[in-house]
Amino acid sequence: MDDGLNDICLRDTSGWSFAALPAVSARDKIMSAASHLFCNHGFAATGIDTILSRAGTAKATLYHHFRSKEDLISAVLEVEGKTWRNWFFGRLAEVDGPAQARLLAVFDVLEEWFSDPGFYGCPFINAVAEFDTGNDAVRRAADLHKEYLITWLKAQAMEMKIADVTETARSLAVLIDGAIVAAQHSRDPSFARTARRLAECHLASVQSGAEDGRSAKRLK
Amino acid sequence: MDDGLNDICLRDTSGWSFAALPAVSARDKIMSAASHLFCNHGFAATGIDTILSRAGTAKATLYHHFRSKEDLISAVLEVEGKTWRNWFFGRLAEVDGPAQARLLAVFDVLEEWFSDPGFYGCPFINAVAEFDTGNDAVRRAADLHKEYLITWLKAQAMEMKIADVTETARSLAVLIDGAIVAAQHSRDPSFARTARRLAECHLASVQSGAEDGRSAKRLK
DNA sequence: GAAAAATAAGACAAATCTGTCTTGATTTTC
DNA sequence: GAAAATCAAGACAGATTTGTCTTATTTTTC
Repeated sequence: MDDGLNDICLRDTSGWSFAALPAVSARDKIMSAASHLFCNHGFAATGIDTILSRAGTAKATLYHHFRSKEDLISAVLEVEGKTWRNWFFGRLAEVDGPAQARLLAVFDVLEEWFSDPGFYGCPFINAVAEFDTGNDAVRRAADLHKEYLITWLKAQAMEMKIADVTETARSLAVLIDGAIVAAQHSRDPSFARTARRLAECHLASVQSGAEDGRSAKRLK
Repeated sequence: MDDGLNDICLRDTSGWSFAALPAVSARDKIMSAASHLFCNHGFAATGIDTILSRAGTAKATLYHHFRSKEDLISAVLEVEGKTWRNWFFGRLAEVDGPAQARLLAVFDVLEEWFSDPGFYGCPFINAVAEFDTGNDAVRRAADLHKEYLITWLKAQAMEMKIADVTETARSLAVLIDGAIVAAQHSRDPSFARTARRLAECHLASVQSGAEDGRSAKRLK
């Protein structure tokens, strides 16, 4: 599943002085600049020349590494997704305790994400919103990203011995998407906590159902 | 609040023959074409010439009615929002019964919306995703739209005598946003029902809490 | 019917877009 | 050290972008 040795660090490089950093390839500079600009100002609105200017590289270099702008967009989405998932699932792996604690911690980690001053929403939600019917590669990338998430959610739900793991995974996915969009629009990270309470409510309900009324109010 | 006499019908006009329809102004044709193209193919990706070609109008006419493309985008968002809210709240007004039934019916109406073959997500979510920091007018339009929704949700919650109406409105807003995004990505309208079950769970929990444990399981 | 507004058609400008190509310098690799 | 890959700088092409302007026709209004 994790196929990456050549991950790229996509942190913001506004300050921009690569003098000290050793051996940052032109390709990496292009990817970093493209990520920042695409995610902050939109894919169609960001021109190749703007990316080159920010990256400080030549145009021929960009077209040496990427066949087209579409190709660059796909590459950026792939790396953005991989970087984000590494961070997200990594943070969740630190949570010890039962699967339920890990599932609820999802929303605490989301709140961390929302609280980043440079938070710009989910690149995949934004990309699908922008291209919709227009770009299949983008949709496929978004589907894949969501599938990784759903798979993880289902695994936790199974560990909790929830009867309908699909229903729980779908519910949590709705809560995650809703929290992301609400936080992006309002710039209020606390929507993660709102979503968390809804998740607690759902998990309590499906657990009490499965355990046949034995201990109806575990969470509260 | 409802200031509109000059609402425009924004239904899809793919077939396109205005011969029979009486007195459709050029402005309306432009608005209709722009709505369809902006919402389906993105705002930046849709050019003025494409809109004119679809509308069958002259360029001078467009710039006679709208100062710029940004101005046209704002006008489209305003009308899209107004049309949608008229439809949405109109459908909900048909629901008789207590406020709780109306709140849950939100998700049935959403499922209707998602089931439209031409469903392209929420124009405001899509627009903010595309422009993010780049366009204040778009953000303000999205904020206003969401405010209308929140106000309605709070009114229903108050009628239910829920203690913390803000918390309930925020929760339902997260569920609505999440359902929209999940349905848009998966093209599966049944995410509305997933969100509905989460809403039922939330309402049951805040109601049983308010009524001091008297009847804990009203909904189920 | 006359004045005023709305519209069509399209030329035009100035900027911007993606992508190609050339030339020469630098870096890496073996 | 030589061969190969990578990169910078930028000219260039061809298409497209938004927006202005002109001229003439149609529609509305009074």
